[in-house]
Amino acid sequence: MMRISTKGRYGARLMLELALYYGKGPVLLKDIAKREEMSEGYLEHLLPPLKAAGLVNSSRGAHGGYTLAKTPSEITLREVVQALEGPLSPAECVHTPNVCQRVRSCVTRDIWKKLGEKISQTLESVTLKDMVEMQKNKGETSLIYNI
Amino acid sequence: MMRISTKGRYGARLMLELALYYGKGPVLLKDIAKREEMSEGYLEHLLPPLKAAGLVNSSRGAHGGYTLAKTPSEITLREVVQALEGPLSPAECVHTPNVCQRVRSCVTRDIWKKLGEKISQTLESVTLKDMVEMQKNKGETSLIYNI
DNA sequence: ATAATTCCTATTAATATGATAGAATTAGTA
DNA sequence: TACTAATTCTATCATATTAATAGGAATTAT
Repeated sequence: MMRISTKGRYGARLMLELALYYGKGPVLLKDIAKREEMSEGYLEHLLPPLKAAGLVNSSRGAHGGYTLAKTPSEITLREVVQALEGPLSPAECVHTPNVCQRVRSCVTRDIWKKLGEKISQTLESVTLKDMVEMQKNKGETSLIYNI
Repeated sequence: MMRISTKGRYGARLMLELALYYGKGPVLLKDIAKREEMSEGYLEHLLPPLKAAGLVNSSRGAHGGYTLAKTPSEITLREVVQALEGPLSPAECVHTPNVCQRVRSCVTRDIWKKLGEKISQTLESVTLKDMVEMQKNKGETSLIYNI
């Protein structure tokens, strides 16, 4: 149904949390899970791909936890989503042409390809730093609303 | 995995076929299935939603078949995909806010919403007429290649 | 009547998604 | 050294979605 799965969605929130605590030492998965109301066990599965993509560092043992591997302004949402969801193209034939014989003559494939590029661009234009700022603005306006 | 399912993808090809034969009387599902190498039985399931969306007309019985309900230039790819896949937003919380309590404060939701709008715009900008023209250009260039 | 076609409903198979559990490993600290 | 807090690894399961198949009912032109 053209959805980003919970992998990508939870992953984005996980990375935002890490960005919010950037520079303050390792963050516990347990705490992120609690604050964001996500299953800790499920979040666990997201870390290996994020580490493999060079977005997250981890330290084990007591006082361990997770930290961003780069500054928030250096990490785009595209990297995060792609690390977790794989290629962003909306049809397999776009990134794996040999799944279909019709590739050369297929008009719809050309369109799916363009669409995938748009999606990529859109996600690429958002960094974790942007998201942190959005979060801070939200905090303020939601205070105003609450008066 | 952020894919358009076969519903939407097959549906796009089905509609392109109908556009290619626009004005030449009803087209048989059997023929479309054969030309496009798609399961006729599966295609059958795509017609009810396309009819409900006012994109396709059908006539039953001998010499029946399917025709576009509007001219190819009046039908956008967004209409087709949306009729088959439902809302194009990449997360459910975008179009059904009450699935999540965090909606008001959620930064990622704002981003998914923007992304969904981009996807919609991109698909909206392509009509069946455009696709027919793309197809014709393909035919020519592929002839050249084949010499 | 008959043949050709859409239409409808049920069922199944395959795949992807989401979640849980438990043991193994690592590192700090008393 | 022993203890504790944390990540890491692997296996498993439940559920939902997607894709496909099948059979028959209804409709229409000839």
